[in-house]
Amino acid sequence: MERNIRIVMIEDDEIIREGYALLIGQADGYIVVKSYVSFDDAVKTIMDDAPDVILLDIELPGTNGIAAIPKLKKMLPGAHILILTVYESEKQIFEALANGASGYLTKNTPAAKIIESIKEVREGGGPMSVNIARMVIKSFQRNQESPLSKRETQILEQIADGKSRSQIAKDLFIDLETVRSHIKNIYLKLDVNSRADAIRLAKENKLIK
Amino acid sequence: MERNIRIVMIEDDEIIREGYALLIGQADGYIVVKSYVSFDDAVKTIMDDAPDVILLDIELPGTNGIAAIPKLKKMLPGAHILILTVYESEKQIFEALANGASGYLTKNTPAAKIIESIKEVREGGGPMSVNIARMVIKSFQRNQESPLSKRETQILEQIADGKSRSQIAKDLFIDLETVRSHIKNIYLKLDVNSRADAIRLAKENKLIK
DNA sequence: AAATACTCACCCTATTAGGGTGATTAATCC
DNA sequence: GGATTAATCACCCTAATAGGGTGAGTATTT
Repeated sequence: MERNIRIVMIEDDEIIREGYALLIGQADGYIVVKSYVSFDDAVKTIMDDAPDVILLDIELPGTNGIAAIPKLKKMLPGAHILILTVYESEKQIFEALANGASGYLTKNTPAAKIIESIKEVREGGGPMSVNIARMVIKSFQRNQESPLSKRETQILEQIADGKSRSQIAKDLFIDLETVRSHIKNIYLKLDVNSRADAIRLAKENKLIK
Repeated sequence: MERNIRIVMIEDDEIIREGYALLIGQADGYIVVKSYVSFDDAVKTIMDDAPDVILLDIELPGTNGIAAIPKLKKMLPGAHILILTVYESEKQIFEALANGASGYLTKNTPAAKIIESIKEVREGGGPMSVNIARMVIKSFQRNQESPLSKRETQILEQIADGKSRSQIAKDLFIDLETVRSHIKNIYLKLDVNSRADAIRLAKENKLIK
């Protein structure tokens, strides 16, 4: 028989915390080892809980969830962190993932879906709520109506990689003056006059990655 | 009563094509309007099919799936494109999403899950197979053991945004010489001696976004 | 006590960036 | 078939930039 999956919750709202803990604990093979109201509260003893999965809220008293992620990863490198929050701002989602979260669920998620997500994350998946997945996929999508030509886009991407004109010329097997010419056209089209402005504008409008 | 969801498949393998078409077509509210063996084959008449969702394979004779995406989006701006393929290479996944795919499923996906994904994508979701979601989430994660300090990371990110030393100094309210000092330390730690190399290495190792 | 992080200072020079103006060829679009 | 766009290259100019060297103070963390 397999070992139970050990789960720890960090969530300040008592009703949500106890409610989810109860429902998840009832599932076969899942055990909610402990629940904490904050990271600062959890930090003392969470290592003894030996969790496989940590359900983490973002809006917490004291250390917030985003900041807690790298600390938890350091203390428990093997544990998977699943964000469970009402917050859906792009910035928070991407920061949470950048910091090491393995999944991101919003709080309207039914317990059954959370249980499934815990299983999924243990199998190397990346569970996300439907709306989160949409935002994540959207973040990859480029603008289909770019004013820049293919060559110009390519050169602007190399500029964003920090390359100098001469490096770009060498890498693309074209003359330095040609590169200059392209850059001038890029600046003209984007109505800017510096690398920084061109990159900022191009990223804002998803013209480059 | 609601209108049926109109689906078009582009898939060169006859068995997969006909099999999925049959199973999806049996579902209530879903109709597989037409199936094509390639994009080049589909391009002539697909606009008359008025699909809501296009199930698109990547490995196709003639125009491959990745290249077909922007063309399809241009012809049918309202249609959602779902990639359905055996390919799981990072590059292909990210290129497909960059080109405008709304979801990415691997071919072991059961028909029921595909039907669910079609519904999901119609509701603004971003359906992905478990392993795809993992790769996508992983692509956001930063290296937790960066040799760079916070300030150094911040400055390197600004360099990657194309800013000059003096611009960075102004934006961070520190002296130009301090910026220089940080950059020197960054180069020392990363063992490089140019912006381009620093950015490349930092991105390769996920030290910056 | 030692190491790291963050700050600033002054030496130096080759390279770079950006502006201006113009030209050729090829492809694509009405 | 005339016009626009893309891609290539040329030569004018100057202020700013990048990168290397070397050193040093303060504060925080270990």
